[in-house]
Amino acid sequence: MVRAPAPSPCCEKMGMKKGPWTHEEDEILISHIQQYGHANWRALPKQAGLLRCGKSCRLRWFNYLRPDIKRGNFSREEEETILNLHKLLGNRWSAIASSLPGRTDNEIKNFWHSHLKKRSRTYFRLDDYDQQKHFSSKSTFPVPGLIHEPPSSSNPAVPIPNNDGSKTSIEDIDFWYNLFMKAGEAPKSSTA
DNA sequence: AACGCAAGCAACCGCCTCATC
DNA sequence: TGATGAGGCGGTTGCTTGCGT
Repeated sequence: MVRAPAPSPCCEKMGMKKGPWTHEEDEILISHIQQYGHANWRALPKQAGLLRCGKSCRLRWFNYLRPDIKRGNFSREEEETILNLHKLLGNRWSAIASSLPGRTDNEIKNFWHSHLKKRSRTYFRLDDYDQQKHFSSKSTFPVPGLIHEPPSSSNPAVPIPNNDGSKTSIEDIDFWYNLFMKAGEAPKSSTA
């Protein structure tokens, strides 16, 4: 489940525990956060009596223990949302997760790599996907395909065939683009 | 029943950003 | 204005589990 503990500058020198979380540790973390909140992740493990580093506590809480976490299979709608947002935003998992209540960036990232990555290559054009691989969240990414090449009289938007034979049109992608524009999450322009 | 392989997923690592001094 | 520290994020790892042979 969890990789073998390896030396880490952050945890090792502090004698912090690594690896899978036990039920007891979960209980301690949950009750501490419910009682005191998590204003300071670095101080939290010490205050709570956990032999974990703050980062580990934060990750465990956000990805697994939060009460509003939605677990289980992704719905069809969620899949479509992820596909569309990934097409628009690239690997900005946290931004994608913010549009899916109850889902974490880690969960979406895992789901993408195990399920949707393959679908994406047929759902969208293969070359768009390959192009995206060159742009991390930290770099400006070109709004792919239909966006950075807006339709014109000489370059009309061509609907993209999906697996089920339906089409993904420029309107669909515009929808998500506008959604993020309104939410203040406008993607960086590659020419900015 | 035993083995090998691939997929799924929790967790770690390291870098980046931002706030504070 | 640069240094520092903490939080946040994406990439990656490797153990577990399920399935096929």
